[in-house]
Amino acid sequence: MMHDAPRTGADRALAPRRRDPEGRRRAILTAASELVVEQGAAALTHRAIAARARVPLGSTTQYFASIDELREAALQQLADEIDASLAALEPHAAEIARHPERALDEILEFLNDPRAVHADVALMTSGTTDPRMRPLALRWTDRLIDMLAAHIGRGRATAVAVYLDGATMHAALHDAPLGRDELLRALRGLLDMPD
Amino acid sequence: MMHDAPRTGADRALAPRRRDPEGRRRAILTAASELVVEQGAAALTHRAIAARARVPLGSTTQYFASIDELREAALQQLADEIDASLAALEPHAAEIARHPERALDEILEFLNDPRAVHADVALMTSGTTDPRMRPLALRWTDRLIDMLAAHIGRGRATAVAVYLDGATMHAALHDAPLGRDELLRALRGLLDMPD
Amino acid sequence: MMHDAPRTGADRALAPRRRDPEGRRRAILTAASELVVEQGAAALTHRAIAARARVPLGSTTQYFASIDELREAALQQLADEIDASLAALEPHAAEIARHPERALDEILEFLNDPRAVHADVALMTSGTTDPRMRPLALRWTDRLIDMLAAHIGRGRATAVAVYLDGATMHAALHDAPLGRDELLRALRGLLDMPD
Amino acid sequence: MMHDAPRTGADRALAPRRRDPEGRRRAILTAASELVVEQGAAALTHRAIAARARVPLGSTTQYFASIDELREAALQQLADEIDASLAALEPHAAEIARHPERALDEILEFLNDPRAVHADVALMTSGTTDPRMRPLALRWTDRLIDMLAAHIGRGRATAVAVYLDGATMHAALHDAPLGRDELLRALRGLLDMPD
DNA sequence: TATGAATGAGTCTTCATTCAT
DNA sequence: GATGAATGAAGACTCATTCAT
Repeated sequence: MMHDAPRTGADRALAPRRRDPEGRRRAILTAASELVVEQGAAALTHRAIAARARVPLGSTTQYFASIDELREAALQQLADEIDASLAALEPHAAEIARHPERALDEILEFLNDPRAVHADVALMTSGTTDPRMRPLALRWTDRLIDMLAAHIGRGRATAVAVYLDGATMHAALHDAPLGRDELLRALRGLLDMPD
Repeated sequence: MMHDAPRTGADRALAPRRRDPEGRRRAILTAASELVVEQGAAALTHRAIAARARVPLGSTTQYFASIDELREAALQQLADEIDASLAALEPHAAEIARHPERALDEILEFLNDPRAVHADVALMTSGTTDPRMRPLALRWTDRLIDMLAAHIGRGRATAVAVYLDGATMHAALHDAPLGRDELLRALRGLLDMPD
Repeated sequence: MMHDAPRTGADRALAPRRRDPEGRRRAILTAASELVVEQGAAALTHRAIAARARVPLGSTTQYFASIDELREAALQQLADEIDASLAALEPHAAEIARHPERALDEILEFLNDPRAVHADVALMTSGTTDPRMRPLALRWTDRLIDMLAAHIGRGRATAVAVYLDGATMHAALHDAPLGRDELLRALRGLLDMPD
Repeated sequence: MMHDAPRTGADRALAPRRRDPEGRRRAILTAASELVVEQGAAALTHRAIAARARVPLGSTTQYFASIDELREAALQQLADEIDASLAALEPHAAEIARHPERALDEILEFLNDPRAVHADVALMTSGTTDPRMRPLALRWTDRLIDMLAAHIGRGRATAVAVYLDGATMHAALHDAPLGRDELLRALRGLLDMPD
């Protein structure tokens, strides 16, 4: 008589583990975030998420009370990821006026990362449509301004942040982002303006 | 026996008269554009459009083969409207280097017009999600660059356009757009950069 | 090459006519009313109604905006049917004090009609659960009281109505309703009470 | 190292302590009964019961094989509670013919207790819909009839019971039950009828 | 041609029930 | 036993699209 072989770790990797709430939740959230990046927050559906996460449909509502909550959590997670990019920029904030090239490397890394760029775009566009998402949409810009304002003044900091939002949209709409030199000259121009 | 009085132009504005294919098509398109501006391109439905246009449901599929085509046409129309804003800017393009204040009035008018701002955001958003919409999304930026490049060089023109895209997103995410002085200083900074 | 034979009236009787909004609506409402009678208002589902009415699922929401609206319409229709029973009683209201037997025939007809009895029960129980249904649930009792009050006084009329509600519940819970004599003696007892 | 203090009876009232199968079963049943009273038997769900009883979801299926069994048990319990009301009436049954006022106090107490009234309605409703519930729905009426029949005859007893069912429905559908005098006159009328 | 009824696919959500732990 | 995660079958509702009229 046959009996089921004991499950090994390898089995579980394929068909998501029978009991792993944390992992399930993470899988769902990850799938949702990916879909937001790829198709925008408005296109999220339970079915698409479940399929992407290789999880039964019912699981998506088990872990998130509604599609809105799920969308919000996905955007939240993307915002957290962007925060990491911002953290990488922080050490160079102090000397951005004299040595913008160093901050530039971090900025380019961001603009060259399609996932980061589309995540940011998804956050911004969600904010324009859904007022509840505004704080999330503004978080990165506001934090960047705060970070820079101490060193270059609030006016210049805002100008730089606005320009970078434009550069992000540009990257999302082109195959390649703006070039290093182009960015550098623009940044210098904004840093030279009276505050 | 009563008979219908001949409809006048004024009537038409309310409920497009029968047997006026052009007018009806325009009414549908106008309604669709408004909905895109108000709720984003993803939220378009035949029913909402028909209700807004005060037109029978069947008309929407009569004049446009699919909801995608309708969405595309609505975005097209919004792009055309934005082109008009751009046309207003054109006379001041030549002297933007020396007298950016004059162009500024047109820019502020655009940024203070929520409809224009949200139309632009809808175009950009669509472009980041749907490749077919990219040319439409890029049209305004590209035209602006072309317009300015002749006078201030392509590098500076691009920087200004990128900054203005950022300013548009900013306006869409805040209750009030950037202030006149703020914009002016930033523009001057970008115009002063080496091309 | 084959072509579809033109539909005849007979065809349409089987598979509900292609285009007959009135009939469709009526078929859905009838099916819903039957289900309410058979299973109670709480058990209504779109699927059950569509299956009973031999109509595609989507039709049920085309004609009624929500399941609540559909339930309400079904109860409304049942209430209207009960009103007809009441109308049959009306001619005998004036002489109920001296000749209760005549009214009794109408009452027994009602109590012996399972559909009418269960419809009334469904109305009453809906009223106890859903406040919006209360007016509907009370309509028949209130009308009966008004009808009788003019002739036998409001106190006696209320007592008779209350007793008949009890008799209706009794009929719904037994295979056979109360007997003619039983009813007659009880009615006489209540008619003899001081008002 | 801390250890849990032994639970006292007071604790139990809040969250039934572990390893108290009887108490837990009772808590679940009580919660279910309350929900039946408040929302009707059709609205019962495992989740709602578990939340109300402050008990893990799994417990509800542990102690009751299915939601139907749970619903049945809840109705059973409500029927038992009503029996208690009936027991209070019993001492006055013998003299109801000469002194109906004394029985009246008990009846009014019942009619003024929304929980009792709605419990009774829930029982009756279930009985009209689900044949298995009929015996439960009829228990109280039958017992009342038995109780009174010995003293006033079966015909009068039935008439009184039917009237009181009607009075119960009346109470469930109005903010205030029938008045004392109204009830008294009606009872006297029915007691005076020939058996 | 114009219209809105018709239809089914697909969306969100709830839940009974099972079962791994 | 006890628990809550897992799952899929419904449930309500929306809508693009087709098509009879």
